[in-house]
Order: sequence, then C-alpha cells, then structure tokens
Amino acid sequence: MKQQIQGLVQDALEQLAAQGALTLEAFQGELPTPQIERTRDETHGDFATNAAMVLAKRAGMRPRDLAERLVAALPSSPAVARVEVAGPGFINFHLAADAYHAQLAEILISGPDYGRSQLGAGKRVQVEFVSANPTGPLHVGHGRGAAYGAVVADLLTAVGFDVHREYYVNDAGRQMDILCASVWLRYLELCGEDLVFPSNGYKGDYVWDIAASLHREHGDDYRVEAGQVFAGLPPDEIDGEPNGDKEAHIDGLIENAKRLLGDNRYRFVFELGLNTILDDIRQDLAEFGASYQEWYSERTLTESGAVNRAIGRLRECGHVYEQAGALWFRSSAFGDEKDRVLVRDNGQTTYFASDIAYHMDKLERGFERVIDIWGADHHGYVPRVKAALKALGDEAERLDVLLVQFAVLYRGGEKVQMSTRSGEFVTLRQLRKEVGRDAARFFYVMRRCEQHMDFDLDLAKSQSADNPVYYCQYAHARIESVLRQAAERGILVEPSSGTKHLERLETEHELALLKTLSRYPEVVEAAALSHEPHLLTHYLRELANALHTYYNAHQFLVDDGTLRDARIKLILGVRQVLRSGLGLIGVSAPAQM
RNA sequence: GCCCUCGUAGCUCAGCAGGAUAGAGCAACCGCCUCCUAAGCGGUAGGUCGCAGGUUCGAAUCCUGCCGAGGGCACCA
Repeated sequence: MKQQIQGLVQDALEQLAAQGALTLEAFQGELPTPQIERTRDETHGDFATNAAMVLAKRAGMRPRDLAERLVAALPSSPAVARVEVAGPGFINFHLAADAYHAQLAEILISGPDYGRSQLGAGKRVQVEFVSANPTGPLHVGHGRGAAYGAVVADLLTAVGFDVHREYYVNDAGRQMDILCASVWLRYLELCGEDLVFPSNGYKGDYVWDIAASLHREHGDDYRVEAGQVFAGLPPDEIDGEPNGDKEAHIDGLIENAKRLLGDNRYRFVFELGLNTILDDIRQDLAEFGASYQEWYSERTLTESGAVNRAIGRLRECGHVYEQAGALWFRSSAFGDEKDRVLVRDNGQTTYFASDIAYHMDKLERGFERVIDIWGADHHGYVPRVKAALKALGDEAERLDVLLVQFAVLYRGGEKVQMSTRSGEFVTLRQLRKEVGRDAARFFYVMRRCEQHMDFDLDLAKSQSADNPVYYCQYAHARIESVLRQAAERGILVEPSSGTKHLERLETEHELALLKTLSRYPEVVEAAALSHEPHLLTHYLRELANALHTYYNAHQFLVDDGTLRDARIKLILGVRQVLRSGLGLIGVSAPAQM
C-alpha cells in the first residue's frame, strides 16, 4: 500500500523533471526516492510525504509551491480519494475505502503469505545466538537472547532472506576443564571419598546428576584416592586461607585429574559432561521454539587448523608481534583500545584467537550479512572482533553485533535475586515452567533489545487483560468462537462469494480495523530490517485492541446476509494476521481460552 | 579513570535515518454485560521528553558538556 503511494509520488517527480520544473543536476542526475509515512493524526489522511520540504531548497522553490506542483502532477489512482497540501508543505493522501477493501481481499487470498515478502531476495544471512558455554543449564539471561535471536531470524526469513541459525559451542577451553573436574570430584564424593569441593568449581545440582550417572554406569572405574587428587595443590581461596588462590587451585586440580585419569579416562568424563549439558541445552531451546541449522564446535576450529590459519593470516598482514613470551595482535591499530593476546606464554591460543578464526570462517562461508547476538556484558568484545576482521581485509561491516541487555525478574514487586546460591530460580526451564512458553517468548521481545528489561513474573502469569499475551491471544480465540457459532447456525464460515460484499464494511470501527490490517506488511518489514521484534508485539496489541473494540460495538452474525458475509471476512482477515504475527514471535494462537 | 547502553506520564515502555497539538498499557477516577467468551469496551485525569548549550524553517529525535542508572575495561570463556 505504501509502495503504491510512493510510486505515485515518484511518477509526479519524474513528470516535473520532464517538464523542466526540477533540474536533475541539482540531484546528481537521479531523483531521490520520496519518503512516505503513515500519518500520526488521521485528519492528515492516511499517508503523507515530506518530499516537497526536503526537495524545496534544491529545486529552488518554496515548499508549499513545490507541493502544489507535485500534487498537480500526480497520476490519478482509484485508491486515492483526496490529496491535499498542508502545514509547512506536507502532501497528505486520503485513501478511498475501496483501497482497504482490496487490501482485505488480498489478505484472504494470500493467507499465511500476507506480510511476507522478497525484500531479502534470497540473500544469505547468518544469525548466531545464545551460544552459552555448555557448563550448565541455560538461565533466564540466555532466555532473552534465545527469544530475541529466534524472532529476528524468523522475521528475516519472512522478508525473504535465506537465514542460517547457528549456535557456537564453546567445547574447548578452561571452563570446560573446570566442568570436567567438577563432575569428577562429585563422582569421587559418591564413591565415598572425603574432599573439599573447590570454590571455583561448578556447584549446581546438575553436576551431581552427571556424576551420579558416571558412578551408576561405571562404578569405581574412575576412582582415585582424594589424597592424590589434592596432592601438591596451591591452597584454595576459602575461609582461613589468607594466601588462597582459587584460580591456581582449580588449575592444579585439572592438571592432577588429567595425569591421574590418563587421556582416555579424562576425555570420557569430559565428553560425558559436555554432551549431557549440550543435550539439555538443545532440548531446552527446542522446547522454547528456537531452532538451529548448525551447532558449530569451537574444538573443530582448532583441530581443523583454522585458528592457526587465522593467526597466520594476521601475521602475514604484519599485525602480530611477540612480547613477554606471548603473541599479540595489534588491534589498537584498528579501533580497539589496546592490543590483545592471541597465544599465551604457555603456548595455548586464547579464546579471542578462536573467535577471530570463527568470524573469518563465517565470512568465508559467503554470508552477505553476519549477525551476532550477544549479552550486553560482552560489548567490550565488539571492537576487537571488528578490528581483527578489518586487519584481515574482510569487510567488517558485514558483521552486525546486536547486544541484548539483561532481564531483571520481579516477583510480588520484589527483584528476584539471581545468584546461583539463592534458592530462587535462575534457569530458562524454570521460567518456562512458571510462566509458560508463550508468555516468556512474548515478554522477552516486548522491549527493544538494548533496553534494560523488567520482567514481571506475576504479570506474565496473570490471566487478565493486563497481560498483553493473553490480550492478543484472546482476540484470536474470540474470532474462533464467533466462527464456531456461525458454523453451528449453518452459516458458511468460508464465504463462497470470494471477495464480494466487502464494500459493506464502512463503519468507523471497520475502517480502523482495515487500516490496521493494511499496516502489517510494513511492520514486519521494519521489524525485520531494524532487528526490532518489539514493533511487532506493539502492533499485535493494537490489532487486538481494534478487534476487541469492534467486537464490543457490533454484532457480526447479523441477519443481513451480505453484511454478515463482509464482517466474517473481516474477522477472517484479522485472524490471519494475528496468527501470522503471533507465529513470528513464537506464540501460539489458541482457538479457545 | 576510559568505553558502551539507557534516562519520555506515579509505574512499565513506544516514538529517535528531524517534521504538523508527545503516544500506549498498567495504576487512579467515571461509565458499559436480556447481545457472538466482561480474559472485553468507552471516557476523565496525568508529561518544562534528566539538565544546559549548539546545529535549522523545524529537535524527544542530530552534536557537545554535565548529572543519574546499568554494564564493560583478563596471557577467563
């Protein structure tokens, strides 16, 4: 619809140019695409353009004069009822009701395709999201990234991009070793060994579960005397140990574990921990409606030599130097605040080195656009990754990093403390169990991602009008209910008369609803391109409101056959858009509530 | 200290590639069910858009400074 208006203004501009009223030289040989906006105030019509004001200076005309000439040059269109120049030089378009009737007909014909488009033209886009370390279950912080990433990916798909959803699995590195050691120590405790669990170990119950399965399946096969395990370790950072160092302590434990268990057995425990947790994360995300095309292993990056290749490329470009036994990347030359280590003095490559290799690989895989969705706590990481891509000569602009702020949970008006130690829930699974998937998905994307979010658990759970999820779903359920009753009365629910009788839709409420429906494609497009799912949740609330208002004001199943037919078609259109929109954010559209 | 994000109605938030009187939902107050689910609808009230400058025909929106909130500044991942 918007494009239709845009086309008209474009034609008018071209005509003025042809008449010599606008000289192309002022625009470097090319006329700008006019900006068309929905009006905020309905007395200003349906659409408006500020083209005359924007172009006035270069055209050497006063805005209102240019506007008048543009209006005179506009081709006539049955969709436009009236055009006027207003204010400082706006051109306002009042659409004919028929234009909206035609749009409804299109919705009914297109069905689920209404709102989808080919804007993305099949361009390949990668969306990497969540990518939490597989050292424990996902918590509610990851939940927001999961919901946000899934919706951004689905929105991009809806507007025609070929989207590749990916999870980067940090299956290498120290944190995984700490998990492995934690599992093993718990196992030893189950074997009857007496030990003091390290303060830096993973203490969650899930560690006990993994240890228990190891003990159940393998008895004492992995048992080593606790005295040997803790032999020669630096003291832990616990009460009564003034010189304790929890980092050194756990690193020593890992060393001992590797030595005492030997490669194979260590590997076995390590894999058991990794796979158990990764399976749990996979299942959790699947249940949350976040699907992936690929789970990309950090370990394969090292094993395939990609990390060394990345370092090699940086070295060839001359952006690498050695200092104090470590290998550094001169990231400060590319916008980072300081240089970063690639290879530590102990010979191990850093996480950053893997990440360079990973992003290099992403771009090499030919994605036109690479979107990383990270927690806001990683924002300091953005400049160095971009620096690496710049240094490698890759187009760093192809990478978009979207930062998702944390969500703070509230229950009973009180902030829910998020420490692992407190008894209050922290996992995504617990959140889903408490408020349900629909509410969780909706609430998580209701706010702009860079906005700090207050997540009100009581509201998310409440089955009331205050709850935006129920409010939108209820609109859908109400329509279904009307259709059920129509069927009971023997009224054709799928009208056989095609798009006839739509002209009977003429009340204020019907036109408002039609207008809202016509905005849907624009909302999907804007939400997709700007990565802002909240535009869609806001829209759905508006649409539901328009439906509820209509429902209260008019009876749908009236005796007048053509009117009834038209009204049923209208609510069928609303049902379609509610379904599509809720579907895009991963929320169900129930037939009954 | 430096960097990032945010600061809009009592609360939670939209609006920000500048545009015509600043919007919504809660909460408050007043109304609406003999009628397809009142899990609904309508109305009233409520704001010097953190503060101060600047850019321009026009600034909540762009720029600078300050104040406030959160986060980040590892040879951790």
